[in-house]
Order: sequence, then structure tokens, then C-alpha cells
Amino acid sequence: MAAKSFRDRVFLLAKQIPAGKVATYKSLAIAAGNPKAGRAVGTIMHYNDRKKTGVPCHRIVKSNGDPGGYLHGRKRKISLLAKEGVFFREGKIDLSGCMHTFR
DNA sequence: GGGCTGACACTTA
DNA sequence: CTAAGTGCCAGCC
Repeated sequence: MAAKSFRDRVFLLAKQIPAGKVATYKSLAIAAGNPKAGRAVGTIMHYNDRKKTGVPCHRIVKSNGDPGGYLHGRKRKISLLAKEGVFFREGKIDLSGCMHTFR
């Protein structure tokens, strides 16, 4: 029962992200196999929340360090990340020390 | 099956 | 540096 769609791969990768770390939509898209599917990753997350998939979608941020969006509210996402140990830089996420690398 | 939408990324001004 | 526009992809109706 291998992954069927892009969506499945993205979720599996997102689940691998440990607390206190974050991955960019771009990184996820690349890890999933499509470096240009950054927008698709965001779309997928929007139609699938943590309650349904069990994926910590709040750990996914934009490539420029911006928190991006969240179906519960961007502020909620920032709060969760901060509690998990992610460092923030003037409202932006410190990717320099929290960017998770897939392998 | 086709068309619209969208939690992005990149380039140019 | 910021702002705006364009291009990309997958998912959903």
C-alpha cells in the first residue's frame, strides 16, 4: 500500500518533522518529488487538517520565513510553533536554526 | 471530465 | 528593502 498521491507523500514527510523544527512548503514539495508543487502543498494542507490526517501542518512555513497560513488562524500556528521551541525573528521564523531537512 | 480555487515561489519594477 | 504580477501544481466541486 504505497503512497498513491502527492498528498500522501507530503503527509508522510510532514509527520517526520519533529517538534521544534519546521519545513518550508518548497522543501516538502521537493521531498515529495515536485520542486514546483509548492502551491499544491499548501492547497493539500488546506483541505486536510491535523484532526483528519494527524499531520502537524502547523510546522509547515513559507520559504521566506513567513509563518504562512493555517486553517485555525495564523496566530494560532505561531503560538504552537513558539511553544514547541521554534525561534522567531521579528514575527518571522528563524529557519536558520529550525529548518528541518528530509532524507 | 472540466474548470475554479488556493495555507506558495520566483522575478521584475 | 518592499510591492506587484506571473507561473506552477494538486485537490475539490
